[in-house]
Amino acid sequence: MKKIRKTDIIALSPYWWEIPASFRADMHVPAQIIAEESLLDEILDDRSLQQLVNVTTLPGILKAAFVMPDVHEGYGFPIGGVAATAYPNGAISPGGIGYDINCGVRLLRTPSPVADIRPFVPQLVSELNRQIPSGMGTPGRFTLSEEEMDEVLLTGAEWAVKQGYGTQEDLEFTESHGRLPGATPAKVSVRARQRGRDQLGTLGSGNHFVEVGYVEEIFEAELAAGYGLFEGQVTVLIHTGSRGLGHQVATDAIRNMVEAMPRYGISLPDRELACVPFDSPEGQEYFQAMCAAANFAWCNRQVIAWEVREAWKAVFGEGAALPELLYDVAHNIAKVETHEIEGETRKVIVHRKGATRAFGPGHGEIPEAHRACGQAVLIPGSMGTSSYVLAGTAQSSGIAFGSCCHGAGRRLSRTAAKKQVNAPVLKRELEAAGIYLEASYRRIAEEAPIAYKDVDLVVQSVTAAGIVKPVARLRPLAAIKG
DNA sequence: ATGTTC
Repeated sequence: MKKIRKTDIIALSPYWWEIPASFRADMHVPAQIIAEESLLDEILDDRSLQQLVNVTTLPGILKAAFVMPDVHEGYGFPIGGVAATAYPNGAISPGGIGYDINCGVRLLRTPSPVADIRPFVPQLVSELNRQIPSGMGTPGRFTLSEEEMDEVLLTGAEWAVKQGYGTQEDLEFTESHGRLPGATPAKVSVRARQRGRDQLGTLGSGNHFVEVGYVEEIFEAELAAGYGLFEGQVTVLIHTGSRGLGHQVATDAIRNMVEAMPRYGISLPDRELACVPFDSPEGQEYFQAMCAAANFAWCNRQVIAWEVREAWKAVFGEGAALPELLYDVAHNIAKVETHEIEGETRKVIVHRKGATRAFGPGHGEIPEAHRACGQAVLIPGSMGTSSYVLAGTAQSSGIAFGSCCHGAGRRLSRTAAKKQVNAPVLKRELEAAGIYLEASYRRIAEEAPIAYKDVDLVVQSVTAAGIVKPVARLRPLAAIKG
């Protein structure tokens, strides 16, 4: 496969780059990169742009294949990638969504200033750890019956609210109200359902976490006020997805599509890009199962938000003011959306893998209370570094189908990070800086700040590209990890 | 990411 060099890339702006469709004969559209130049140089070192060029060969791909500044290698598609295909018969590819279907981020805001909470941080961490099951194979607080699982897969976060694990307001401030209408529970395999039956309300492992932090700096006062944020305010960030259930849905679909692809005459440069036409039986089977797995993930984050509130009550008393939901946004998902392409309004299938939605002001899918601001975009930093709240702009739809980056983005493999990091020392350093961690030394090494790109530079890139406006920066106080 | 090689 042809290696990509800097000289193959055209600068469209200081933060926007293109590999033209003429680069390789099988490209249907150009490949574009949103990144500040030093990040682009880092990106050139791994296979992520090779993978991006491969994505441009998908049947029915429109406009361009995109990556965000936090891009790194993934399964088939790069993580940090966005691709839209023509509705209804363009490709749907599980590799463009990822194994952790509807991995995403939920931000809660408290009414409390940091000075009121700081003395209670150690107690809060241990209570969060008690309430929120984490790690591989750790079961949650309930085992779903077949009927309950059907309802969770069909109704998502609504199920949790109906059971008392949240409020109507929580649904209002969740992307798609925590329920994708395309879900068909019967399309989720027996094995996937078995893996998920005791996983609701669990965090998982890897880079998944619950973090307590506070608003360190406000960038746009009006937008911050629109989201109910103020300087010094304590926040809680939840990052997790659909656990073993979503992983099994992806595994089932990839196996099925590898087998079905030749029947549709599709051949691609990488078998990890396995895809079928969206409107084919195999495409619909996957899409309906993916929507159901996405609903499971929204229900999971809803139950975890309830667990956070339980921890809050245990520490601050039954009558304490509880964290409220600011927003919940997916960053591993495919959705049917309407976008303007070359002056034409078209329905498209948008794949976002390690990329969040970032719709601009006035869009009907943004909660009414936020509509004038644009959609809240949540960017978790790496462990011990800042996270950001951003707002989608009016231009975002015209760039990468209304999408933005999803985090700092890994720059070292887990193995490389473990070799370079002394976890006990790092833990002490973070504690000295006022950041408490409840995680194994192994996890601390794998998720060390050095293993990630500079989140400030990543956020600067998407801001300068005009996709988002900066709203606030959050500083961590404590995190629990699986 | 993941019953971390069904």
